[in-house]
Amino acid sequence: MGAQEREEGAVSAGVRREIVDAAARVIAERGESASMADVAAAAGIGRATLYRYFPNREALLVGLTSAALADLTDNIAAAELDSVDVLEGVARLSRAFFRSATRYAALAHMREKYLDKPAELERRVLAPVRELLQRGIDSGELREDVPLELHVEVLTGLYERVIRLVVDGRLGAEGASALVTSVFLRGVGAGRT
Amino acid sequence: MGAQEREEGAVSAGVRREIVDAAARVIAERGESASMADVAAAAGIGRATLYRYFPNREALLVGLTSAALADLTDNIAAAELDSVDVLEGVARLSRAFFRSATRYAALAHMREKYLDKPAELERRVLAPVRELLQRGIDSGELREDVPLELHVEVLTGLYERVIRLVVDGRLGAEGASALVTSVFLRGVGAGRT
Amino acid sequence: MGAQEREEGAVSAGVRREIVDAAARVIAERGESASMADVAAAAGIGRATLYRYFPNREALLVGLTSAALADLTDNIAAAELDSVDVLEGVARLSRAFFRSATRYAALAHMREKYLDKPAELERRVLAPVRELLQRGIDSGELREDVPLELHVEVLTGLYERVIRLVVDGRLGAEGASALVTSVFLRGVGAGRT
Amino acid sequence: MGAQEREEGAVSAGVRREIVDAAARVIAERGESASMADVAAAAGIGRATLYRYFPNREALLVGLTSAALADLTDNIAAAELDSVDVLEGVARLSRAFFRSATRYAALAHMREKYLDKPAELERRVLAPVRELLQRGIDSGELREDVPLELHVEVLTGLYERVIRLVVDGRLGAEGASALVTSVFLRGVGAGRT
DNA sequence: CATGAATGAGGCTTCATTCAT
DNA sequence: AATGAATGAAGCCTCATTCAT
Repeated sequence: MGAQEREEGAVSAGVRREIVDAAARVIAERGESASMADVAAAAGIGRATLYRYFPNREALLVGLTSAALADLTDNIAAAELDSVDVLEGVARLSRAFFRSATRYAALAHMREKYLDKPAELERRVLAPVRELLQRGIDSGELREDVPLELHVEVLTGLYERVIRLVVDGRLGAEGASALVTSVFLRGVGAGRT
Repeated sequence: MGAQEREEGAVSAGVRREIVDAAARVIAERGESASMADVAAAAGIGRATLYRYFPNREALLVGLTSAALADLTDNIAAAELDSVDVLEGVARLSRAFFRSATRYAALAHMREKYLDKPAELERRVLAPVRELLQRGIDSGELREDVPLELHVEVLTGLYERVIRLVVDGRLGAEGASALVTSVFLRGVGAGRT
Repeated sequence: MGAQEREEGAVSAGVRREIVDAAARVIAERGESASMADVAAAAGIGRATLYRYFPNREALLVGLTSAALADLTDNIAAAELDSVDVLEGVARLSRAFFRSATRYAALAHMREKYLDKPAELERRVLAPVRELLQRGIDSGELREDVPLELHVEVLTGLYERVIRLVVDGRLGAEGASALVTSVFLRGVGAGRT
Repeated sequence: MGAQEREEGAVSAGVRREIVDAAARVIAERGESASMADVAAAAGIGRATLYRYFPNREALLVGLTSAALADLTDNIAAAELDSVDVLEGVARLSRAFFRSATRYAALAHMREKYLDKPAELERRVLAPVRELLQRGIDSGELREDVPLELHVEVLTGLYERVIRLVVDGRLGAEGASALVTSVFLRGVGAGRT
């Protein structure tokens, strides 16, 4: 309201958040091919209004990706993975992922595309995860016959699928988190193999 | 259809198969939004020719889905799951899935859409899988604290993710199959929990 | 409209003038396709405010056209073309046109569209110009082998192009005016032909 | 028709030419803001078909610019300006411009934008023109009190305006060409000044 | 049968315009 | 009176699909 700040920028941060949430929902459900119209409708605004907040489709997806990543980053940081033992660490990590279920589901649909700063994902998400799992391998708590990289794939693969169940409402976030943690660590086998 | 197979959609079955393969490859890599042009190019034919084999996009995807399902169905039938114990059964099942990695990857990208006869999936794929896993639960070889439905989700979730590694050439089908089997049954935990 | 000028479109006449000037500048430079946002920005006001002064784009362009025409009309009237000989008359006419260079440039970009009252242009601009030139033809000071209408086209055509140089700052209004006058009357040829 | 030349390119050169002609007509009349739909309609084809020949609007305008430039270039080259005296040279130059009236009119509407290779315009059009006019100045056939650059502006300014008359059908190309040549060289003044 | 060419429908984006503060 | 926010219409472009050779 000073003297001159005409046009551009500002616009309510609340609406922006609503749009990102709507986009997350829509993309989580219908996949990356969801249209701008779908998102606008889900956010309860007109298509043209959507463009006031995000100048184009890519900007929206970048924004969504970035918000999802921020969530994940925050949750993981708050989990203080390196202050606990590996098993507890995996449990916390799972809760971190399932806490932003819808956004992560959307993120998964978009693969690596739209990453604003790919290094962020690497540094704040993958690195902590790898560190945790590597620690487990080194300590003998995790299998050493499975390469670290596959540990990561398996774990995030489980997240990806089970999060779909959460988004569909078939499972609660807590239950889902516990399930993945448990299955990841013990498998579904009951006894020897 | 003796010598003169006229009537609708006869056309060379060989080309048809090539098209389906091309579609599977393209969809497995670029997702369901791959265009008819992409598929035609991958199959080495013109767009218009593609339409001689599949009258529209949906028909192609139904055809692909159906081919993938047929593969899966055949592989699972050949695995004779009910003639072996549960642990061996899971191993065979995994091999069955990874044997048609690319097609299954495409199938996964398309979710339930395009299922010609949903009952087929239910009867020839899911039913045997459930039967196998239920048998495991009943016999105490699989965890009874995880509902059957989640067993299925976890297992196919692992297939879905790891198959991506196979399609990307980062893992061989055999190794991938063994990995999933082992992780599914034992998890990645090394000791008790 | 004494002290309390209410009724439609009163609003500050000063701002209105600024807007028209801004529009003239923008249209002279970027052509008729300049957007309302461009004009608002150039006028240093918000888009919505612009609409308080001109209810729609056409109204703005009509306003601009009309202002440009008014300028031209005034300048031409002040030139008292019929009180001087033809050669001096052409010189005065040129100065009249170049005096509102930017507005005339904008006018040229818009062609005949947006003329509020086409008769005005005809009566107060074209008529005096034709009268002047016809007088020249009749007196033998201008070529009689070129139809009057083409005299007009050639002269205004020269104005249109050379005014662009003025708007771009490559030529001063006085110099430009002298150039066109001289070229119009003598051409660029140095000797007989 | 060899073995493989699928998609892209080729497409009838005749249609391409028709499109460029249609675009020239439409742009000459309605200005650069003419829509792709306008052009398609003028060419008697569907909008989507237009995109088979020109992948986007810019490509079309570049193509048109390039065609106009080619015309001009050819005509100027064929005029062999440097083999004749300056006065004849100007006459030939004018004919060269008016020979592709519509295309040049369109070119003028688009200003410098869309020039594929700006050097081409410089080297094959402006350079010969400047050379001719400079020769005239040096020989005393053209006025030396007007800078070369203004000679060029005046001449092309006359072309631009008078070509409009040709496009509108108010003047034939030959007459227009003679008019501009004559006015450029002698002005419209009949006697001394 | 195969294919180059043509097209309608639908998604993205901009812009003139309106609304509510 | 001024402005930030919201929107419908219209233009660009892609893609599934059809047609004619």
